[in-house]
Amino acid sequence: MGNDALQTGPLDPVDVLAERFLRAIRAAFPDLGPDPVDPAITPSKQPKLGDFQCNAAMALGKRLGKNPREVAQAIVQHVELSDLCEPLGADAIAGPGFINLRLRPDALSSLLTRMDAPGLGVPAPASPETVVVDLCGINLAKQMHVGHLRATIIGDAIARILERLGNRVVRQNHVGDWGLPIAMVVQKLREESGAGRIDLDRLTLDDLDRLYREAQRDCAADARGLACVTRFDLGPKARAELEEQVASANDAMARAKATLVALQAHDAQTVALWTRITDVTMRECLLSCERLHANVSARDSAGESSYATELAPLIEDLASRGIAEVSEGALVVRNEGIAEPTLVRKSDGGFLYATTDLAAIRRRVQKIGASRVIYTVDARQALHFKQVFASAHKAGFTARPDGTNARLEHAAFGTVLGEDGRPFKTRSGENVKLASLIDESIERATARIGEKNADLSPEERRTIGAAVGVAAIKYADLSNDRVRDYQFSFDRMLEFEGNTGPYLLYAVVRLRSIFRNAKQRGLDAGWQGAPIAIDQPAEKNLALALLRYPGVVRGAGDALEPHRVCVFAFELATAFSSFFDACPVLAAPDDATRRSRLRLCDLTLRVLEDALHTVGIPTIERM
RNA sequence: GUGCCCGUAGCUCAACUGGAUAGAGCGUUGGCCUCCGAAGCCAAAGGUUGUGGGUUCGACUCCCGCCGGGCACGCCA
Repeated sequence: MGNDALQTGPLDPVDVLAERFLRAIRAAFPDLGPDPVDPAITPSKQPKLGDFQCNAAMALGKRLGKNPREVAQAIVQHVELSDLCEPLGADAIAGPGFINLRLRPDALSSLLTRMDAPGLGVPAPASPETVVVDLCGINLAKQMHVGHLRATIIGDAIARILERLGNRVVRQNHVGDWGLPIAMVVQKLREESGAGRIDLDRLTLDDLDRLYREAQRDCAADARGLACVTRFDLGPKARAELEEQVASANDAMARAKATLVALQAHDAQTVALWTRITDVTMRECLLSCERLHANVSARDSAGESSYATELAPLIEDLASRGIAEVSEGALVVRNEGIAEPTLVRKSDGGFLYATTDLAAIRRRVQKIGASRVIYTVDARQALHFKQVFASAHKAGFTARPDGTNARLEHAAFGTVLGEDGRPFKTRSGENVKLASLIDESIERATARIGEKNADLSPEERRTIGAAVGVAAIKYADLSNDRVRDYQFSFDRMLEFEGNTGPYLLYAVVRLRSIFRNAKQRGLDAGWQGAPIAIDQPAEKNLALALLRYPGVVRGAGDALEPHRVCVFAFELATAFSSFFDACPVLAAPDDATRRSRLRLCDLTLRVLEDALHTVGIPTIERM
C-alpha cells in the first residue's frame, strides 16, 4: 500500500501535495537557487478535472524561460505521488500547464483516520502568540444597539478562531466609562434622584439611556441660533427664548464639568453615582453578550477610566520626547503619510479618544505582552486607527522585549442595513436596541419551531427557539465578508431553508439523530476505530470537505475573516446532506460499510460542531 | 476639496489572496418521502463581474481614468 508517508506530517492535502511538489520542483530544476518556490496547490473548482491541482508550472516557465507545459512535464516526472494520487494519465497536464490530481480513496481514508483525533487536524502553533482582541465597546448609560452586535460577535468569533489555533487571546472590552459625556449623566442622575424622580435602587439601563439623551440635550447650547436672531433682528421674544436656552445649557454644562472634576478627584458621592451607573450598564450589557453566547465578561472589561491616571504622564512623555507638538493650542502627533495630525490633548488641556487608545496600546503590548492587537470596530473609524497606530509606533509603544513590534490591526466591519438598504433603524429613526433584536429573533424562531415540530414540550421549544434565534442572527452576520455592509432581514435569516443558521443546526440535529437511532437499534457499537472506506462519490465529497477544515481555520485566523469558517460549515453541511441522501448509514449494505459510515458521520458531526463553536454558535440535540 | 470602502444572476451573498467554463442560497420551473429528521436531495433556467483602458500565458482579484453608492476628514467618543 505504501501509505506510511501519510501517517505523519501535515494532514491537509494541500500541504501534503505542496511538500511533494516542492521536492519535485527542486529535483527537476536544481539550478533554481535558494529563492522561494510556490508549489501553488489549490483545490480544483471543477470536480471533473480533479480534486486538486498544481499551478506552479506557469510561473516557473516564466522564471526559467521555458515552455510551461514542458516544465509541468518535468515536474510530473519527478513527483512521488503513488501513495496519494491516482496515477497521472496523459491528460493530467492541461491547458497552459495545470497539473490535475485525484486523490486515492485509501489516501483519503488514511488522512481522515488521522484527522479523527481530539484536535481534528488543526495543528498547534509552533510559537503561540499573545493576542489582544478589542471588542464589544460598551458605553455607560447607553443601550447596546446593532453596531454593538457586530463589534461583539465578530470580535468574539475572531478571538475564538485565534484561540482555536492555539494562541493566548486576551479580550478587552474598551468600555466608554469616562469623560464629560459620562459626567453629564452622573450630574443628571444626581439631580433627578435628588428631586425624587428616579429611584436609584430600581435604576434600569432604559432609565440611564433616557437620562443620557436628556443630559446631552440640556447641555447643547444653540449659540449660533442666538447669533442669527441678533443678526436678523427676529424680535425680542425669540431672542429672549433663545437667550434663556443658552444660559440654561451653559449652566448645565458648567455643572457637568464640575461633576467631572469631582469624579476625577474621587469625591465619594459622585463616585457612588458613577459606580451605580457602571453596575446597571454592565449588568444589562453583559447579559446581552451572554444571550449572544459571546464570550465577554466582567473580567474582560478595561474601561477608559482605568487609563485616566496614565494620560497626563503619557502626554508629558510624548511632549518631552518631541513625539507630540503644539498646534493651534492643541497637542498633536504628526505621522508621515497621514495628512491629518492626531490630536492627543485639547487646547483646554483635556484628553481625547486617541489619548486613551494610545495608553491602551501601551498597556496591551507592554503589560499584557501582546504581539498582535486586533480592533473589531466600525469601518468608519479607519482614519482614527490609522492615526493612533502610527502614533503608537512612533512613540515606541509597540516595541516588544524581543526587538520586534506588535502588529496593530483594525478588523473593520461595515454597517448593518435595513431591507431598504439604509442603516438599520426603527420606524421612528432610532437605533434598534440589541436586546429587543435578540428578543424578536428568538420569538420568531420559537414560533417556527412550534410549527415544524409539534412533539416538543413547551420547555424544549423555548430553549431550542433561543438557540435557533441566536444562531440565525449570528450566522447571518458572520457569514458575510466583514468589511462589507450587509442587509439585515429576519425573514431571510430565519428561513429554515438554504444558507442559514437554522439549516446548519438542522444538519447537526440530523447527525445526532443517526446516533440516537443507532443506539435504539443496537447498532452503535464497533464503529469507533473501524476502517473508513471512501467508495461512493458522496462519501468522497464529504471526505474532501472534511479535510479542508484545518486550512480553513488557519486562513480565517490569518485574514481575521470568520465568514470563511461559516462558508465552510455550510459546504460541509451540504456535503453531508447529499451523503445522507445517497448513502444509507444504519441500513448500509454490510456491517463494514455501516461502521465506516458511522465513523464518517461522527467525524462530520464533530467537525461541523467545532466549526460552529469556533465562530461562537452553540449547537443543539434536536429541534 | 482630500482620503478610505463598496459596485458580481431578479434579490441576498461567495469566489481559498492572479488560475481553467465566475459559484451558492432565495425566488422561478421540473423531479425524489412504504427507507436513518423532506427544515432535505437531484436537475434546469438565470452573467459582457458598473464602465473604458493597462499590466501578462491568464484578471472579479493588481494599476490608471470615468460612472454610481457609502463613509471619514483638529479640539465628540
